[in-house]
Amino acid sequence: MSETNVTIRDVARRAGVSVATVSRVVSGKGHVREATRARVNAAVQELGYRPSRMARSFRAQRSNFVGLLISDIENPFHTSLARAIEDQLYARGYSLLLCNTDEVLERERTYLQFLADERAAGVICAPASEKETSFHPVLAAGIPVVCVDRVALCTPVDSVRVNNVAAMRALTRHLLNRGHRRIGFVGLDTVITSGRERFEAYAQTLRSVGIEPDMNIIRLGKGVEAFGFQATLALFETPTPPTALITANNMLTLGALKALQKLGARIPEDVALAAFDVTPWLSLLTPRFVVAAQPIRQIAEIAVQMLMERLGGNTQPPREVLLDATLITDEALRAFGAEAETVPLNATLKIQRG
Amino acid sequence: MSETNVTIRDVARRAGVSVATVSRVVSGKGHVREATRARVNAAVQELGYRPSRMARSFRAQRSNFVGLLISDIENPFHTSLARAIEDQLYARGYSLLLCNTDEVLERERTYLQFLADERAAGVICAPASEKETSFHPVLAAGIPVVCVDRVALCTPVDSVRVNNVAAMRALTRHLLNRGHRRIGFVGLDTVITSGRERFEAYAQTLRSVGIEPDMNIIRLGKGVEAFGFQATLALFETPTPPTALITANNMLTLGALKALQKLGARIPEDVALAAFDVTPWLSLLTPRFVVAAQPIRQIAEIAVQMLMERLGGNTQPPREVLLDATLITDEALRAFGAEAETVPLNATLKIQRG
DNA sequence: CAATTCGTTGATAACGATTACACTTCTTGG
DNA sequence: CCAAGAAGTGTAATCGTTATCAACGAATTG
Repeated sequence: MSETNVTIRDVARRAGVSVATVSRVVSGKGHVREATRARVNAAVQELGYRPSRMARSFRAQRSNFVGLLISDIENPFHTSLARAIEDQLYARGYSLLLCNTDEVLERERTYLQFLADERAAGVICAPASEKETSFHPVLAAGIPVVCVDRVALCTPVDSVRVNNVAAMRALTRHLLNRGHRRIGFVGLDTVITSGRERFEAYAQTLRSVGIEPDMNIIRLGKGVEAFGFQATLALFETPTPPTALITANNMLTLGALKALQKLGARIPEDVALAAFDVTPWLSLLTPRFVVAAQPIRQIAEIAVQMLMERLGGNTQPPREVLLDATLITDEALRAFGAEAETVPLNATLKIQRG
Repeated sequence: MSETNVTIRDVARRAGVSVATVSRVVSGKGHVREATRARVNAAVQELGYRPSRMARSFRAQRSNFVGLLISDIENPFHTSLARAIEDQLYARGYSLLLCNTDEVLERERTYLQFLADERAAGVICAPASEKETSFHPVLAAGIPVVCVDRVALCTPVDSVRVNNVAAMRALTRHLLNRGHRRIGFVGLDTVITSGRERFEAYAQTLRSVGIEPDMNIIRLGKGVEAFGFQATLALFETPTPPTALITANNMLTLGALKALQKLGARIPEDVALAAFDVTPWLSLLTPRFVVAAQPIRQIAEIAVQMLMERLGGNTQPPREVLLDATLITDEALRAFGAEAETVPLNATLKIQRG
């Protein structure tokens, strides 16, 4: 029965054929006479033979793992992304190696080098820095890379992300339309693509209606709950606090909400809020605010699709895919499931890039 | 510089030594003259040589991956667990292969077989069924297994989990102490360890005060939001609905909260709630209720520790470790961060098992 | 009918590292 | 000063699989 250490040689001996023939039968390549095939299959059954994937990978100089580099799986956006990617990979016979970088370049570099040494099949990465992240080690090893959520400027590769500019413009306009002139911003560091794009869209939208962004009510930092909390508290300690607030990702939103709760500020009566990202618990909250929802499963699908095309030998120049976010108003959010009455933004862009 | 495909042979040629010597220098084993070592290191630098981890794994017949089998990474408990385990493994030079089973035995089996074929270094698993999950394929391949959160009865291995019985007894007693006699229960299927233990503790605690559990206000099923939602709605459609409710994990709690919101039931005024698991957003909610918090990082630490001991050659009989949950009252939860004023339960148990 | 192609199979060489073994050369204690 | 052990190094086997090549008989074709 299925004991350990049964190799192709054992099967060959049992079936009275050469290892080459067993390989042909098992891998289904090449011609083998029906009678021989049956003998080999019988031997495989009897011995409980299973080919060593490690030996196969070694022989092929390519493993079946795809490395996923994200800052932190505990960020719900990354959680959903990881889940969706894992599903996609599983369906294609690959498996997922989870790498949390915590936005630490050193750890990111270590993991990239590791994946190169390990001859990963591919890498899906949300780079910790647009400028400092280099995929050189993996690319030099011939491993394809796809960026998600962010891009790396030094080594251009395929990338998929949400149209941050359109989404943030919509969030900002939403607050402007409600009459707010003093809108605070708690965002991500601009070395991160999503941080830069979201902040710039916010600033540009304000300027487009004649408002100069005020650095007193803008805080950029790590996309974690603690920063969102502290930054929000700080914003409201200024002489002229904002009447509205924008948070640039779900962890920042979480921190901001806790800060506002601590300050006793009601949303939207005292402070209006517009936030990036959706979480399953949003509809349970008393505060009401607009959110921009990212098409996470679609990002995952396209990322994996692109990776597979590269593995299939595609050598076209890298593509950059932008997907639309969906604006969910506070009324829609109230509806159970938070998936009703969504408002699409503008059309999907696909930009060719040198 | 660091080109691809630089093998140990290239380094050997460059340094004018044999591959064995290069191996000795690079892996740091065996004696090499200082001058030779320097020459080899120079060649390594010049060529940008990095040993192929794949070849190493193949040679050693053991990879550096640890498979983590959980039902769904989107369950926040699993998310935190995965994160904590990844940290532990990273510190020890291993990496994490993420496997979502969705509680589907077929998918679990597929992954276990895959990990066996891949010669994983180890497996950490929350089995989808106490009775039907078999680690035979991995164990036969000599791969150590540690169970977390749940146990597998057919193939006993090391396991770590929270003391479900003590925690659920405390939750139930809490509601009883507040005068509730009719306490509903939305829990997990009893083929899952945590489902069975939590339900039994609930039932036993009720009986201990002379209350016979009423199946009309008990629902057991998949630990997902949708089930929590539907089950809760169903409970309150009965002729004599409960005055209090217990939910057995965080996804069920999420669903239950949405259901109660839909029903317009205030917590705790209309319905009291006691729940298993903590989530970061709990303190933002208007509803107030008690929760049992699991020591997730500790579970991860012990699980990885046990795995490492097995990898180190430990052949003692499997150990079963139970850790204490922490009861967090609604008042404590109000405090920011939800980590103040915790109430420890009873002492840690360690049970030897045949 | 000769020439070619195809189907079938086995022997063998990789893939890139580690390591047991053998063979020098040093040390060093007696 | 010699024997014995240690240090330093190379050769070759090995891990399990797949791919290349050659060999041979059967079938096809001009």
